Amino acid sequence: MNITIYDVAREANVSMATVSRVVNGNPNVKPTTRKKVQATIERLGYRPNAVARGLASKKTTTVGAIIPDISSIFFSELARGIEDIARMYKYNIILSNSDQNKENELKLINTMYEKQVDGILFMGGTITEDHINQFNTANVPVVLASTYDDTQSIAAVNIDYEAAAYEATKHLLESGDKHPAFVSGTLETTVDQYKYNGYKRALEEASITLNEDLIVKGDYSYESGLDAVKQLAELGKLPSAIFVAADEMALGVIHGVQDSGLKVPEDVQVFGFDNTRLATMVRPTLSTVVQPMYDIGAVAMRLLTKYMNKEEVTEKNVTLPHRIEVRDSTL
Amino acid sequence: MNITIYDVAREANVSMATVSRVVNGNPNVKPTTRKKVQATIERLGYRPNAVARGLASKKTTTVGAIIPDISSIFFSELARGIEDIARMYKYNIILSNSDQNKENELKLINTMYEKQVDGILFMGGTITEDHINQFNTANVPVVLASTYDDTQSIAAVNIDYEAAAYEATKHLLESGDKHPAFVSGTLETTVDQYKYNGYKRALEEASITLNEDLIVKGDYSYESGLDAVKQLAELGKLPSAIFVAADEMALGVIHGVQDSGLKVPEDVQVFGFDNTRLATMVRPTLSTVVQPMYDIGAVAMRLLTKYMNKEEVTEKNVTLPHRIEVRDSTL
DNA sequence: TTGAAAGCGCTAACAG
DNA sequence: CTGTTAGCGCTTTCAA
Repeated sequence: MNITIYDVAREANVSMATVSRVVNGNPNVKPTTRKKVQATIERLGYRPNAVARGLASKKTTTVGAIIPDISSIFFSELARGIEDIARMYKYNIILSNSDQNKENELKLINTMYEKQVDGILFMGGTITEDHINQFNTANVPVVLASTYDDTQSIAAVNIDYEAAAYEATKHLLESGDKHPAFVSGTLETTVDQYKYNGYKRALEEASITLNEDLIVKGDYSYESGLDAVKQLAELGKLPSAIFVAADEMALGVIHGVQDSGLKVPEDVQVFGFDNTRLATMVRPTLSTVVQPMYDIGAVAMRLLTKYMNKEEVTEKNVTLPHRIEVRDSTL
Repeated sequence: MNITIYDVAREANVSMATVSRVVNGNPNVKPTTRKKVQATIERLGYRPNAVARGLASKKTTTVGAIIPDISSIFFSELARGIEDIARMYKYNIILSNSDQNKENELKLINTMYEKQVDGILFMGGTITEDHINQFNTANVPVVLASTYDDTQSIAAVNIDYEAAAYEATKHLLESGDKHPAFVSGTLETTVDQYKYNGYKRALEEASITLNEDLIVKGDYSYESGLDAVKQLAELGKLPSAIFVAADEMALGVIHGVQDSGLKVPEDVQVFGFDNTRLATMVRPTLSTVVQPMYDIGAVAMRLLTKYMNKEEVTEKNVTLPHRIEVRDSTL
């Protein structure tokens, strides 16, 4: 049997209410009694039961984090930002992988609600009406991280993916390239679409007619970067510049190019996206879009705490700054 | 106000107990009543409150995972294994980063216990007596993953790090190398010590006198791999083979060697450890020790479920198989 | 500054 | 097969 608040109360000759007060730092306790209670808490090794507390107070100090894949170098960095800030505000994280599968996502949201989380941090591909409906089945704040809700009804923290992709493409264009290729993600997510739009805008602005052959779909993996190069090679000759929607995939592209006997950046320039740690773990080092993953997680969590505390939120949609980092994979 | 089991009972003209039974799949319910109850659950959108359930049943179906750093490519893979199996057994994971800081670890164990987790999955550097004492403040099963407890009192899932390091070193020796260097971790953790011991044993067995200058401490980061090469270069000439205690650090070593104008493996062979995805994301691809991170997490979680269900456990200390994967960074 | 008492929503005997 | 009834350990009025 565990020590309960009742045991402490009895041993300290006070009421449960008083023990509760000292445990929760309520100032309305005479210093003497506080001392006395603290001493017997210490002596008995009393540890408050958070579940009981949660039931009584309707607050669990736990937030749910739904993430596509924690083993991804991108999302694990985001998760770290989330957890650090959560800790700072005394929240714990229930972490679940969704694999960006809608059914999983919906189920996970439900599970989180059953567990009575005080808030949800959601990362995913696409926010559908079903998602929104599911979110609305409970009165719990939700913040999206690196994820868009087209209806703008849910708070979110992102960078401007369209602008970032535009700038990356433009950088390639300014180096004199005629028509950079684009290795995209699956294009099924909103973020993918934005990146694609940015790429297109840069080409349009330079009066370049889009060549669909130069757009290859990948799945963000290293392998798919390798594959993308093969696919582009089938056009007869590799394009002299390739913009890749994620760093890991970009490493695949770099190695694919090198494996085919060509040089980066002399023969083929490669531009990445995210600035994960991988970007400096390759030769030549990868020019890329700097996306502050950790900060996105941290800011999203901070925003969520504001909602959970019912603080006033001035900015529901936060756009964090990004920038271009030029390294050795481009001219 | 939320729908409670009481509301469902009233609307369905049954008792709370019956509703509880159908929610929990208890077979002692007449099919007709079950249907009726299920219908009104559906109609009212009733969602069981896991916190109340946890208080009443003393089971939360939640396990705590204490991990050094979720943003590490190694641990995030482990975490994925943990979560997948947890999901399979209907458990949720509370995930916290410890940064391998003892004080954090002890505090986190306490927090997990406050939250009434049904079990703990612990990953860390060193298990001290304080850890064991802390674990013993609650009657909750604990399993270590990729972490050793020298007293063998806690269940654990590992590979044989000593043997793995021995084999890796031996492989280098058999390629004709006189005295491979060793880039270790901080040597403060038990796993580090085992790797070191394996390295030493291979040298001893080959009657090679250990040269302390050829042992460089790193911190498992890419940067520290780069640094290690610099440090070794100060000896006048780089050794012709380097065994590195982790893949990410090994990439640093490879690039350090290449940046200095030498070739891998012709001038310097490099051997890694872990077989993270990074091993194939470098040129030349990295020869390394295959450690099944995902499986370690998965098996550890599975083991924990056995303890939580009070199933009989035959093997308290699980050693998963490892192997050597020879790629292009060695001759 | 303190205590009494009523729940929070559910499970788990126990009785029928 | 179903209902009654205690709690689970804590917070939170409300009174004193």
